[in-house]
Amino acid sequence: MTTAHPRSARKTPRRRRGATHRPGPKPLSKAREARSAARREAILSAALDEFSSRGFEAARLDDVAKRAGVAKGTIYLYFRDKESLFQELIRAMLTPLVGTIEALGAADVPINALAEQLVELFVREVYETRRKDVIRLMISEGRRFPKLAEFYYREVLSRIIGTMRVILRRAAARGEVSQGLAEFPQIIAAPGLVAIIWSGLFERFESLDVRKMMKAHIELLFASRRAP
Amino acid sequence: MTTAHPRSARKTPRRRRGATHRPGPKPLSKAREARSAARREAILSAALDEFSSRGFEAARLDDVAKRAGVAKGTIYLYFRDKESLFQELIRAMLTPLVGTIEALGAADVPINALAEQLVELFVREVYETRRKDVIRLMISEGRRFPKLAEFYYREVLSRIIGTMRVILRRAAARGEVSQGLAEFPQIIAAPGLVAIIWSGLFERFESLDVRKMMKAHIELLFASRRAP
DNA sequence: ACATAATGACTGACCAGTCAGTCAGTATGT
DNA sequence: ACATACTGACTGACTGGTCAGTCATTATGT
Repeated sequence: MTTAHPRSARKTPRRRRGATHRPGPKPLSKAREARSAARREAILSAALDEFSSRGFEAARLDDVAKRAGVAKGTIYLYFRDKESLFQELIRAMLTPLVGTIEALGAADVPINALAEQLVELFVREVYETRRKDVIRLMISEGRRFPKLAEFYYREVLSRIIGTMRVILRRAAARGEVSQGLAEFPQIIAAPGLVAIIWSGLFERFESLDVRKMMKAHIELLFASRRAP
Repeated sequence: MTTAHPRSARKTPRRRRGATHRPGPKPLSKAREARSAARREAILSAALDEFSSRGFEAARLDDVAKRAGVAKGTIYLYFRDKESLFQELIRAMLTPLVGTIEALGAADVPINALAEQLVELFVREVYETRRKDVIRLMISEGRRFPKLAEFYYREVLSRIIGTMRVILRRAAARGEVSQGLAEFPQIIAAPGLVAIIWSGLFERFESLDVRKMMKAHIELLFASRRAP
């Protein structure tokens, strides 16, 4: 019989500190906690670099440790195992996006201005940051982490899509966009995703101006309602 | 443990392949060649399954062999190594697409009919076949195989994009679509790609009707020129 | 002094790739 | 027709290197 996971002889679940509650009468010193948080960050950052360039399976925890300026064992003080490190990484980077997007939907501005903001937000907060790599990782490896895919769908995607639907329906009611769009909000995001994939695979052969492409796309989509 | 001599202990009598009766009076080398080709196919097919479900690194050649009904050593008679197997797989599956797409560009039909054909082609020849998995693999793993990415760009993508540009410019000259589209043919394909990614990650939470989405998208794009 | 954090050498699973051995099918000799 | 030798496609046990995860030991902070 084969083992469930290759290369993992995990038996004893390890208790982590950090995220778990700290109710006791033992207040850790501020400096200590700050240092601890900094280490955690360093490990996550190093992990992102390694996972991004080699992929989840091929990335070596030894390298993550070296890059983070930490011994390998230290990683296990902060994360249960390799998989857990990977999942935490993606969670930590993508969770903040939701609030930002939802905030956009709250304001009731004309669709043109909103679209402009959306493109800016994507380029500035995703495409030009390491979040681009996180999304690439999600795309590449997500399939092998069903729990992560579920988290991402539930906590991030479905909420963004929901927000988009609200926005698009409102705009459709005003005649600013066609009804069809509200049914497939994915269409709005599609060029952004394509740009992320393109940049990873083909940038060196032919570069792609994301901002320009997204603007062109949105203009095409909205043009359908400009001549009532 | 029966290890009398190193590398010798043969125990199980070999069972030859099942249905290999030579019915005809022609035991020509034709049969051999056909058998050889069939084996190659079996290995490629098994490899696609394994690579698709576990990813390149995690896929075991032992499993590929088992699935193909072949011993591991046999794989090495047909392919140099694991990486080579992977690359051949992608090449073999995607190369035929180019001709089909280029043929579409040759005929000078109205853009509406052409768009319809394009969607049908994508759904029938990619989305509903194993080519979908191959493209998913290309997206997921391509970054770690620069040679493969280059091949794909040079032999597949750039030609498809070139064809699309010709088509779109022609349509733009007739006023059927806006100029902007010809600059970013990627936009046309974007929903298709998104659908492939979506199906792998989130299908189980929310299904997505590719055909409908692509048609909606194209309709939105073309609508911009319907009211001058 | 004590608790907690950090270290890194070590272990055992794991797997790509190898190669000595096997045998169905073919060719040659009588 | 029959026997004997030859061929090479195929096999799978084995090796060597890799790496996730462990834990006895050492360092650091209060």
